[in-house]
Amino acid sequence: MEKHCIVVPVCLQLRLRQRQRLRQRQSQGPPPGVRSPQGGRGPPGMTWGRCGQQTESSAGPPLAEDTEPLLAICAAMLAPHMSLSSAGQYYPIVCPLLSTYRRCHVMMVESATENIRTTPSNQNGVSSLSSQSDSGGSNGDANGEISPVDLLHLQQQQALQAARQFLLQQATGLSSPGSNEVKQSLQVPLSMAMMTPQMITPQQMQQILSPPQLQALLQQQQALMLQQLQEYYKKQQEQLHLQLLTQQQQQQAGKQAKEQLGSKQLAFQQQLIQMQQLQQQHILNLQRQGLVGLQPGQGAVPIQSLQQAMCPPELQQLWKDVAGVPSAEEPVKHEGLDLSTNSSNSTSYSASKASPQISHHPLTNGQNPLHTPKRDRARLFEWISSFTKESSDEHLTPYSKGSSAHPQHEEHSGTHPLYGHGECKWPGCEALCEDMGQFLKHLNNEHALDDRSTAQCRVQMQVVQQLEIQLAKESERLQAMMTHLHMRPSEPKPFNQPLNLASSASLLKRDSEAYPEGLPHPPTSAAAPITPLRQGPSVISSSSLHGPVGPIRRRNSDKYCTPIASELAQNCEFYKNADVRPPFTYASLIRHAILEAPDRQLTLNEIYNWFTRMFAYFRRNTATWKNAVRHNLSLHKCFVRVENVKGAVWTVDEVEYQKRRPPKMTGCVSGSPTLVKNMISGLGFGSLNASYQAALTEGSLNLFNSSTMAALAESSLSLLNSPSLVNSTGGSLNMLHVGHDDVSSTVEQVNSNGSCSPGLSPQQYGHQIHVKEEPTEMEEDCRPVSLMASVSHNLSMAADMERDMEEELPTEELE
DNA sequence: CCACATGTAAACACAG
DNA sequence: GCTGTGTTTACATGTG
Repeated sequence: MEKHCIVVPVCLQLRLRQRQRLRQRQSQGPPPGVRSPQGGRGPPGMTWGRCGQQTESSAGPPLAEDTEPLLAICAAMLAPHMSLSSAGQYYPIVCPLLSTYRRCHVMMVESATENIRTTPSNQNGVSSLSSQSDSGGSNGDANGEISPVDLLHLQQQQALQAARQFLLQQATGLSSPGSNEVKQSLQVPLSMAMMTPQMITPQQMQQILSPPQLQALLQQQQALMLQQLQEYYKKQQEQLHLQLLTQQQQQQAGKQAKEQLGSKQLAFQQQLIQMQQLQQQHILNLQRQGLVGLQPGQGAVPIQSLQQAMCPPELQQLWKDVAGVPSAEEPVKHEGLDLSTNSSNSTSYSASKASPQISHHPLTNGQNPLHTPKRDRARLFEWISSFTKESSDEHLTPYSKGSSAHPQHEEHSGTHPLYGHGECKWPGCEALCEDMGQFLKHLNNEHALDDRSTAQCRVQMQVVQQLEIQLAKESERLQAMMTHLHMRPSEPKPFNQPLNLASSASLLKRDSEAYPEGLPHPPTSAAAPITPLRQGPSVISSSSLHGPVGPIRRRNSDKYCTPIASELAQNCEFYKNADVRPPFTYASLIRHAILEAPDRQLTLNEIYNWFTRMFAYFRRNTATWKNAVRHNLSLHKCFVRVENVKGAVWTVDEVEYQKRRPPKMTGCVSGSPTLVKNMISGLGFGSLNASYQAALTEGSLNLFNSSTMAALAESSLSLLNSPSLVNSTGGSLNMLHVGHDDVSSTVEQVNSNGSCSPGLSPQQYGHQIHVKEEPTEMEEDCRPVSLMASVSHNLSMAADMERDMEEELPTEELE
């Protein structure tokens, strides 16, 4: 735990504290008073004992195998806010899963380090990469091309060389003035730096270099390798451009049909697109390997770096080429490109005329645009329109559904997905339009339904499709990670395995269906930073990670995690399928179940069913938790038993439920600014956003109509739209939509329940209620109007947002 | 140390 | 007698 604990998330500190206590207890032997009536049930918190086992286990997560350890370490240090994703990029994780992902990182690094310690054959740390090349499959192409993977291999060696140079520079004082500690730590490695290239291993480098050194080294590596990689791709692009232009000249000379020219252009454009995608993929692979964490000059802006990777300027140029009528000047311009450089470099980069082969390219859909004749134009239009229709119906991710919904609002809202910042956002256009009317005019004139627009649309579809494929891969990998982390195979859970297996696929599907916020969106969608939010619990509790070994106290989680409604809404599928104990008290769960019911009343059996339906965890040990449910129902005055015709049902007395909380509770959160601050910084913006959504949802906002809530949500979320919190405008915009959708949907649900203030619900059954104890006295301070005030007040400060994370109405603060 | 919340177990009563 | 429901008590644990 302590050996490579790079990041210790703040939100884990409480749990670490628990673990320490537990270990103390364990070292002192079991407490005398603990009963273990049903075998296997240990004292609460026993799960923490397994945490250590897991992190110290030698097996290690599979990710370690394909991650070069040193670089993983460096990447984790350089970008602790980034999380590894499957296809090779680092997603900026700004979400409640941050802690888990960081833990993943730590575990990864730990086990990776273990690997390298136990496998001396991994000497230069490069071998894993070449064996890890995936879809590209370009490992030594038969046609003699040097694949990008090979290039990476080369570049990694160069990186190691650079590392040695770096060491030498540092040691000989040639480098820029470093910190004292850097020089100090270099006293030892001087001899190491003199080693031959094959003798210095990443492990040694890790031991040699201090974190600042590693960071500097990594930056050098990144700059160098990225430069080389971009150079390589640029050359390929140039060659393609040349090819394209030569073709154009020939065609012009031969006075061929313009349509044919367009189609051939399109073919080349698609080749370029493929190359762009390949480039992007490899850059992202580099990022994943930790070789290229961030692009130069964008070190502090990972989201932008990601966006740039996904939409490089060359792509814009590409679009312009497609969009623009080929001019006579262009060949001249491109002829200026250094052909000799190409040919001379072709010895090292013998890749050449053909674009990199993408064996799995799924996008042409059987239609080679090279051979799309003019007479098929109508068919093409038909195909595109059918595709678009299909996409909007079922194929699109929820996010793109949200985007597709925009045109519906565009008339009155004055926004258009293709219009922003006074520019036409049509790919490659960037025409300046002063207002929406001008833009619409421009759109109709310049981007009407013709060959060009069709081709552009088609290319864009390919881009989207590619990203969706990538999304699927990412989701799959994430699910595998989640499965690995949550469902330890050490515990046989008969009902669990098939569910989890199914969930992998079903989640992928449901991701796009059920969750408006969406799951790992492609990086083009700037919603990516918050994406893993919906995949797992907002905060993965200890029991989540280490299996339901025993009971844990959830009071802490109940207080500080996101509200139950939000949490459940977000992670419904997760809890349904994973044998993970929900981080809520029985009381809150029961209340939620009851409030979720159409009549806001449930029989005991229905409550049982809700538990088993919603939580895989409650499909076992039924006697225990059912007893607990009954115990809670009887114990808490907030649960009111109502005699019904068919029997008895249980309802919730919200007033009592609020009273159940001691006044210190709100004082806890609002009176503990450091905790709030830590939570904000520790969980990240995504969590804050989610939490705030949840607060909006579950808290007092359900007193308002949907439009009010939408406005509140928007205004409040726009409050979060600050550069310090979100680096990308698109990200914040997307978040805005996310919040909007979330709140709206919840409002809809609340409204559909036909209920108003939850505090009034018990009175509906006033004549039937069998009050268990003394009648509940109405509290003067619990009024909706005050709630309105409190909400608007809460919108003013981020700390107050955190106070809203308290899942219930903060009655105490209305003084 | 204390009060409180929570989880768990168990005993008991009652009804079907 | 069994089962489900509901109540109550006891104890352990965590937290403030």
